[in-house]
Amino acid sequence: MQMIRRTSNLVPTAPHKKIGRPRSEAVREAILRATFELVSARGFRAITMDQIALKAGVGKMTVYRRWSNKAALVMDALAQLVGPATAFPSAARSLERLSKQLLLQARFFRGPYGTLIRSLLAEAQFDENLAREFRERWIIPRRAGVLEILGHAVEEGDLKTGVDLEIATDQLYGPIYYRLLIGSGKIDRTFVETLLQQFLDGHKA
Amino acid sequence: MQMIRRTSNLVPTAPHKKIGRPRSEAVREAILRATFELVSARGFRAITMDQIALKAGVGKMTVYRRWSNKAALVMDALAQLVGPATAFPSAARSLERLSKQLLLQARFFRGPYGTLIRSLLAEAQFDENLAREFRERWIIPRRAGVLEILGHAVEEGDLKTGVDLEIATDQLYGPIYYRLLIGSGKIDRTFVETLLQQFLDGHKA
Amino acid sequence: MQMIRRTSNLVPTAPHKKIGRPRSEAVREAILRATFELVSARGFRAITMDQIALKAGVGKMTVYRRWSNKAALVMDALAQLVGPATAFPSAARSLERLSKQLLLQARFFRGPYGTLIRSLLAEAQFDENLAREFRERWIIPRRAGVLEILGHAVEEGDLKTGVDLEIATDQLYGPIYYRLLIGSGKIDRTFVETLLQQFLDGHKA
Amino acid sequence: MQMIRRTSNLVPTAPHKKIGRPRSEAVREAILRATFELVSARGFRAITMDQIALKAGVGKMTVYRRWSNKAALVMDALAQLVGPATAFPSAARSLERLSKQLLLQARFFRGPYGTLIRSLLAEAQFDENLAREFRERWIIPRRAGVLEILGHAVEEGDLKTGVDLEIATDQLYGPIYYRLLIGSGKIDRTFVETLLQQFLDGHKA
DNA sequence: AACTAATCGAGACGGTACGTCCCGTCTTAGA
DNA sequence: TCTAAGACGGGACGTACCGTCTCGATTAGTT
Repeated sequence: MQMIRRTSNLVPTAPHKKIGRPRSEAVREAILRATFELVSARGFRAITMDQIALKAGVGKMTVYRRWSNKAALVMDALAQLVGPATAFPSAARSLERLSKQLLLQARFFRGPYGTLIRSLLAEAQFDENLAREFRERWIIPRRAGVLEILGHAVEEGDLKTGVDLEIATDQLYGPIYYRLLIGSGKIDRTFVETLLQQFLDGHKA
Repeated sequence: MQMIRRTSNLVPTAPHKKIGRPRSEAVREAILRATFELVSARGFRAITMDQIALKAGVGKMTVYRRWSNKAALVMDALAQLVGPATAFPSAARSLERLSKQLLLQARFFRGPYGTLIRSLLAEAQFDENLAREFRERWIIPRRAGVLEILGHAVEEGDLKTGVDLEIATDQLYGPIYYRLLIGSGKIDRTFVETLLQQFLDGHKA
Repeated sequence: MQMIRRTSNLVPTAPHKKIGRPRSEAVREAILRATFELVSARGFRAITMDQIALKAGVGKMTVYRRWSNKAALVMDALAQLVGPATAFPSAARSLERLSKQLLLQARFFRGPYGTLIRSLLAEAQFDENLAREFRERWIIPRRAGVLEILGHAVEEGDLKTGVDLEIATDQLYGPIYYRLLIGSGKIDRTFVETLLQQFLDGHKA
Repeated sequence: MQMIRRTSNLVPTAPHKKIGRPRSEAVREAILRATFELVSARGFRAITMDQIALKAGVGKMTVYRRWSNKAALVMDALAQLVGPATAFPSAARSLERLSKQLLLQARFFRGPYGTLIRSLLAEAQFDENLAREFRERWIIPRRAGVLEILGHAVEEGDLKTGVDLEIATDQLYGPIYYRLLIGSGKIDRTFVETLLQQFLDGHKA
């Protein structure tokens, strides 16, 4: 299955009449926007492809020409609309960046994006292709950021050496996803700060 | 399905009382067993209620009379067949019990039970009732065990005071569930031991 | 299939305590009465065996012990409760008896009994056993009465000879059943009288 | 199912207009044909909607989109496939046409079409909508033909005046349907001819 | 009066068909 | 030539009712 078929706009040099993105790009965005709004409001299961096509003012074929199924579509909606907003913030010291980043992520999890992420992670349990996509396009980039920060923190002397940084990353992300999926507790500022504090207690240089 | 024959009650001490579970109990178990075998072997999505009913030698209505949907059924299969096997082991010191328990849990996650837990946790993202059931019947009892152990460890002087034990529990379970769902790494003995080690580094008295 | 199992009351000589019919006979009548009331009021299809058993205050097994299915039960309800009421009336001349009998039959067809007869005749199209029962216990006895009357009318000189009396009977009953089933016209006194008149026009001696 | 290919339109006179019924029409016919074959061969009750859909190579929804239940479907199969074949024949005199028509109808009743008509008339006893449909689309058109013939016969002087022609029609059709449903006798040529003869005896001018 | 055997109501059971839903593909008419 | 609209094959769903079977309680007849 070709999971995500990115539109291949082949005529960038001569946009015949309209200026700006070609129509197909506008259609793509309309679909992604409709998807995001419907899914974040009413949930992944409750939304059908027909509803998405209807809301986007598009035929179902037009949707399936671009995404092979609902999960792939929601995956793109997440990556395109939400992804950029979780870019890693900057700060003087690495640990400060880490804190900012976790708090940012937590804020997203509380909002409508949380619904998308939960849906995708859930659906991925039944769909190996989606699981791979989700890992590669969502999980790994964010883990990479944290791993890098942790590495810098070691170099900066804020974190002791000898720590397994992969597992350290699990220790930071794991509890947040756990709460997202299980709902065993809020994902608020206090939680993230305490979590980070208790994490650092054991790893500070 | 082999029914229990009540006619050959050989227990001499209570002759006037029928022994052997009533038929309805045997039916229930047959359904749970069929569910567990099918779902752990081929996955939640791939299995239909008809297949379960067929394998259990039971009409579909008999299944629906007891469970309102597939998720509720699998939830019960987990609680009934798997739950008892993850009872908390005993050991001299609390930290030793904690280690044993996490390793035991990890071993289960690697086996066929992992499939059930992933399926249920995934399905729970779309079904609020199931989510509640899963929390109350699976998550909370196990968290309670860990919380208790951590409390004892503090009393025993193996863990420093002032730690938020709820969040500490998240720090222990979170990364394991995270790997279960995301598949970002194995859930083997090394992982659990390192995880526990890095956790304790920050909390030892 | 043993279609209709008539209860075989084997102790007519010594009803030990209660006077009158034994209980099993009372149960039988309660079931027949419940059947008649429900079916004539709401129709054959709309009524389930559970409803009949409930209304009769009886377990379903008790119904099935006596009748093999709903059609057999309704057949008995017809024969037992309605049959006697359509006995052939007496009159001086045969043609007068014929007229009275047809008018009587028509009156029954208009009432709640009509629903039972329609239901049974309809169900008989799908159930060969019921079809046979219906013919033998309902149709043929009434045809026999008409045939006999027609025979007497010939002897009495009111009907000419050389008429195929079987087909003559079809000519009398056919149009009435036709209207019952098709609803193409009322089955009132005028209809029956005109029908009989136009029939006799061709057959009078 | 062999679909009609619209691409090889070879008719030169109307090149811009697509020829060949649209797919939806072909589907409709495939379903009606499958229905007719199955029901006339094995009976109304024995056939399920799944079997019809399977034989027609069609999803069940496609059947239900066009017909609300099995009875409506069989009704259409009768009207579409069988109806035209019972058109009124021509003859010099009206009474001759009447005879021919009744014999034709009788022949149909003996064949596979008889099963459909019996099934529908039976089912109509439980379904008011079907009853109306059956009357309006099957019964009334054929009655109208007979009524017209009888009227002409009166004009031609072959039938006496003063006869209630509606009831006369009942007298002709009634006995035939009666035998069809009750099976009290064959519906052969002799029966129809005798029936007609005994009918005319009373109504000839 | 106590015991046994039969019978009952209640309703669970295996099974079959129903009619609905949504997926992902295919067709059609019109722009 | 492309698209919206939506029909289509497929397959699972959850429901209804059939006719059978189980169960504990009640009754009937016997000891």
